[in-house]
Amino acid sequence: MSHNLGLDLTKAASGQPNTKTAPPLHPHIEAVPIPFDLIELLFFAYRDFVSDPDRILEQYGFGRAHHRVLHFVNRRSGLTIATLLDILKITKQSLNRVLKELIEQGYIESRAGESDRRQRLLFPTARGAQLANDLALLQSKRISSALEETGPQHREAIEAYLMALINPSERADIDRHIHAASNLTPREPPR
Amino acid sequence: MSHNLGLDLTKAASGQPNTKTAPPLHPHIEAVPIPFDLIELLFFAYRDFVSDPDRILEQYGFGRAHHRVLHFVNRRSGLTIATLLDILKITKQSLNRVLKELIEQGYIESRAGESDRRQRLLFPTARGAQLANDLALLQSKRISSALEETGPQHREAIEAYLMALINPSERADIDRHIHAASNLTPREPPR
DNA sequence: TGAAATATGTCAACAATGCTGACATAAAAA
DNA sequence: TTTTTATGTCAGCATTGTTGACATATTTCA
Repeated sequence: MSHNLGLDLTKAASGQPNTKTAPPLHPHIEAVPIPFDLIELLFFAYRDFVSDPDRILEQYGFGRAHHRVLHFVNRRSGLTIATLLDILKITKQSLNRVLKELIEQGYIESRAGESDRRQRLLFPTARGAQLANDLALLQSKRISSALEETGPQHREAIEAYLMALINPSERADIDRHIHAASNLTPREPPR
Repeated sequence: MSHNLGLDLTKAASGQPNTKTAPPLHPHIEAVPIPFDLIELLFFAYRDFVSDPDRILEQYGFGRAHHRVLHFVNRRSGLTIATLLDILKITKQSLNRVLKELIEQGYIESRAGESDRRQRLLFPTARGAQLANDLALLQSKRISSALEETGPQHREAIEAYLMALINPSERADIDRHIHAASNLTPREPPR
């Protein structure tokens, strides 16, 4: 992967006045075609995607971390702490900080597991489910409208692509939960 | 949008022992079909997508913020501080913290604008372009392989979808830069 | 020309959310 | 009974975002 095209321009880090007035050099050099468009689109899309809930969350004094926790507790009602940690890929200390607030403020309820009473099973309260749904609805609007714009027939391809971006070792779990209708009713019958 | 299905279960925030042993309630209630799969896939995909560069960056003592700055300086070589702020949507103080380090350590060079000397035009150094490219190559691998897996014929739809997720007011700018071959050569001729 | 606006730099303090390390408790498993 | 497991918690620290205030150089406008 030779770069610099034969030019040795490694005069960087001069520690000197970095505000001269002269033409630049050093464009980026590609040996292999890089899909910059897809890289950047994902960045921008995600940036705007999370910006919607942010506005609502601040009215509650919550941040993105609270949102993620509440979302997955709502979606995978009854999940354990360990499972949640695995989904979020953060430490239990980080999780606990926000989870504690969500519990204290009545958005999430924690109960000892029935088979294994060491476990804590997490459930959204009515209020928690309400907020989680409001937030999801907001994101839903952006996504649904994007899907309409793109052509709903491409939904499968889009899902396949996003899934293929995920680490292979995680795909099975995620796939199972995404396509599990059981998500819709934690332990009680539908209605 | 009535929820709670007629049940009034707003007994939350009891401030009491939150670790009883009883069955849960409060599943999430949907009035409108919400594309949970697409919501969560985007979360997981982005999570793994940014995890690759992270590993390399820490060897340099850099974080994600440095990555973003370096990436866009490399891609839009010669851009101004104001433009960069607009892309990243952060404050100039936040930007300055990481930009300063990148300049001091010789990854980015700053030069006064020729027409407007108040401006600072940012350029990658050879070393900066090198690192930016290494990181992009890493992300490229994940993306290209995902695209292969999905079927490259769906690339347009995927790009359209991601673009449609972006705030309408930003799309034109982004589109212009993504499809601008000028990105490949900041001010000097190609070779 | 002199005042006002603009582009940037910088200091200080603070908030959110990651992290590591250490240690405690209750319950299950060996 | 000892050990392991699942969780909780304290303390401290790093990164990266924020606001507010103020300084400097340069351009623009009246």
